[in-house]
Amino acid sequence: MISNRDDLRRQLAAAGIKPTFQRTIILEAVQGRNGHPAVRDLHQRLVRDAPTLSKTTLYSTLELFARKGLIAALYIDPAEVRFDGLPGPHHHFACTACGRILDIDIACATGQCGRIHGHRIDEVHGYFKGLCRDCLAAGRVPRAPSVPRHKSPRRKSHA
Amino acid sequence: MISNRDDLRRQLAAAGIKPTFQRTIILEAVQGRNGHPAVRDLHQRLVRDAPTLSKTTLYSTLELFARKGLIAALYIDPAEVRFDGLPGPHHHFACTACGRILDIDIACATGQCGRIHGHRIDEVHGYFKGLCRDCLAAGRVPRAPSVPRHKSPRRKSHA
DNA sequence: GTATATGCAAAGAATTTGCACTATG
DNA sequence: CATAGTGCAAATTCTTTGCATATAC
Repeated sequence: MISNRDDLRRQLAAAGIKPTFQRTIILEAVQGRNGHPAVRDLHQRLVRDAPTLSKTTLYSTLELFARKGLIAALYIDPAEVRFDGLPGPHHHFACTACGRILDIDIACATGQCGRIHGHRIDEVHGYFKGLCRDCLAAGRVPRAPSVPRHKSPRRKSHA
Repeated sequence: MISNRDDLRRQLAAAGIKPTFQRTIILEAVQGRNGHPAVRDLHQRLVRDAPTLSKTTLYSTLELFARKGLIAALYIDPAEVRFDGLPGPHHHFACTACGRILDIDIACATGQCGRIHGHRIDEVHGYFKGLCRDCLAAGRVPRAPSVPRHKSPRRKSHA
């Protein structure tokens, strides 16, 4: 909580982004170590501070942040995009019992090299699935059997 | 093409799945090395053999196959689930220019261990993003800037 | 004042669900 | 006939798009 709003506004300005009130609190929410929120989560959390905040603004702002490298979008949960305040390259762990997505402070060495089989590597994405420490201890079991599903998109999307 | 329909039916039976005509041709299509098809691709391709084949059947069948371990679902493309005939654990490469998803015959050593930070690892997922060899040679550039998007889902989905 | 940001409402699309029909033994 | 598989149609909901309004420099 030391990093106040002014700090965030500075971050935005440094990225060439006009630091509006909405953008400031959105960045704050994604960077705050509150897991890896989806748009739905962010909206629920932020309407308290900004009652008129729309999902449209959330979508466009988060896309902007991702494009500028301030945050990263995670496609681990097939049901919705999750966002990551990313300090640097790292992996993730998705618990099939509690549904949380945790940061894993390792980066696969394999991906470090800039080229594999002749392909130029720009991004490395890695995540694990299983039961987190807490759920193991509590004896919880996976909810949905590890059978993936997706959601419904649009036309663009190619990333 | 050597592995005929009887072979596929045997695979299905071995997995405890009743080998209907639809299931047979669906498995054939996913295993056939035609990239990593989405439901849309499979439907377009298979209606030629089975004009009444519905997307509903595709969805339920693919989920069944994934649950039984015959195939794997890939969530790399935020716009739609892709399916993989999977021979074993491997990574993937998504080209941001041509949109193809290629198999990468490596498996991150980090993920092999059954436990990380106390979490039990059941699945390891890794993929790279960049420009594939062909697109590099052809001088093609990324389509959408590496800004992710998703699609629209349902309520379940937790895997 | 002009460009940019925000937001409401409506559209778009992958995926799911309900139910009726068909096939199999 | 009873069980399981298939498919049409309707529903669901994330994400996008089109303006209209509000804000910022």
